[in-house]
Amino acid sequence: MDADRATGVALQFKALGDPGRLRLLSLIAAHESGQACVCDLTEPLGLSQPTVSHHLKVLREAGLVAGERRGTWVYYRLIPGALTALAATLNAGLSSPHGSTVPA
Amino acid sequence: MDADRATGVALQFKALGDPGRLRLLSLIAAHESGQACVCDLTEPLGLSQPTVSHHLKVLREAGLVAGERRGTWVYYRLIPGALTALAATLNAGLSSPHGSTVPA
DNA sequence: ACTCTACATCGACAACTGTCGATGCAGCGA
DNA sequence: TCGCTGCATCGACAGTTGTCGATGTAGAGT
Repeated sequence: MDADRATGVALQFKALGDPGRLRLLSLIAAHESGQACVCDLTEPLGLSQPTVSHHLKVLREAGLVAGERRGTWVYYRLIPGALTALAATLNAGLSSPHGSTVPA
Repeated sequence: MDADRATGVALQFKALGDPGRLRLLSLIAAHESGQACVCDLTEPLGLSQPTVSHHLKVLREAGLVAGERRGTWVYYRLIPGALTALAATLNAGLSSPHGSTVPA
């Protein structure tokens, strides 16, 4: 794995390297229809709303989630291939890329 | 995913969240017989020896690599199921564990 | 015993990160 | 227009992280 690709992939793993963000992803994935607004996520995490918003920004910039405004609420959902692409990288022994890794 | 498990998994992902450590794992995996001593890793990474040693320690404490002293050298190798276990967690949508995640 | 090499640890430092309260902004309803 | 709610951003702060040079430690060879 070359340095450039390592930097991009590391950015995504770093986004996964926080318990709050992992639970955030887990909560979104477990939600019905695969999306959740921020107000659904703040309480079960036990973190303040600004902190949750910050974590969601990190996940967004890593290309792991996407948010869509619908009225007053912003609904977040997982980006389909992102997690499985990372999983494929792990299973490949961190060698070479197969396709795009949806960096950001 | 509960908070305890999130903390453990996050620790492993955090270990993967650095370009140097990713390249380190990649270099070890690519080495013949799957092991490499530190002196083989320092130069291709472009980092100082203490820094490489520090990164290896992080990877060790995350349960991703193991080092074995053989004479003057210390040979590092990937821990067999560690990366694939993480990959399985990603593919499961970060929901529930299947087996042990080999935390540390 | 001495020295050399390979690796780990220490001490220090700048940079980054997670967290929160306060504030700003956008959309909705009265 | 006014106020309310949901979310993002700001400013600040403590804690963590990546990095290096200097130093310590362990094994091998002379």
